[in-house]
Amino acid sequence: MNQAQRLDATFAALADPTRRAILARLATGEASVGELAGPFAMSQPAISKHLVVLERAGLISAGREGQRRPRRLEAGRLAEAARWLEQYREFWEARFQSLDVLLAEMQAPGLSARARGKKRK
Amino acid sequence: MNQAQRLDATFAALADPTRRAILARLATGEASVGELAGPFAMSQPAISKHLVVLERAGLISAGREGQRRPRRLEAGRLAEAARWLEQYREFWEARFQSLDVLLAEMQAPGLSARARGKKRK
DNA sequence: CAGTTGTATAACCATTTGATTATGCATTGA
DNA sequence: TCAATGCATAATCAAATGGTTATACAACTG
Repeated sequence: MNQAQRLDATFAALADPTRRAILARLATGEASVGELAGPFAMSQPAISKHLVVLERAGLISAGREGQRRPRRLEAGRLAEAARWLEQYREFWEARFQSLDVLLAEMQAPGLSARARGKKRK
Repeated sequence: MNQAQRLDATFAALADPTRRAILARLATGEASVGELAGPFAMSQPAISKHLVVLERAGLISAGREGQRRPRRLEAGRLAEAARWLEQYREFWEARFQSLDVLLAEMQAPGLSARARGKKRK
């Protein structure tokens, strides 16, 4: 699985509130399927299918403890997704409106602040 | 649209390589639909549908410039997604394996390193 | 061994998604 | 004004998604 495919699977897995809630629960520690299903008005098989999605995305893994299959968070793919988003940090940090950039803008009206913003730093 | 719904839409929009490529292109500056469609072996209507997905997720916006509808990146929702992921940063930073935490672990075997890790800092 | 519990899997269904082709509609330019 | 350009929209389709119920199965429990 290449990076694009991993990001596909990661973001798709995160695009569901039930699955995000499962991850939030697992952030507090391991949990069995039954414990994970508890809070939801949803059948156990439905939760199991969500767990399959999360596991295939590499976001969780399953242990074996008697007849339970406790899941735990695997944060590597979350880190990869966060790194991908970081690419765009400069676009939301609004540093393009900082004074020096405005001044540069006035000196070189042909270039957009964004374009020059990327070159800076 | 509440935060859960915004995250649903944002992550779903990001779960497609074509749409991520479109965002990457827009990070270099505005672009028309034709310019965005160029690199892809895909029909123009297909690209327009991807743009609808991105716009409904609030990730891009459309201008009007004669008969062109240039799209530009709107990074606010990316920032929100990044903030959501940051919740999990501690889980991938592996600082739970740092020496001081290991030592604390040996002194208080009943608590998981993770649980104490959350309290630290 | 038999029953119960925890979980997975199968079959099914409705909805959504991602693509296509065909077409419509402004806007530009000759 | 008329053709070309840029883009949107509609109709259609196959595949994926997210849920259900029914069932299978493995592991504890009496």
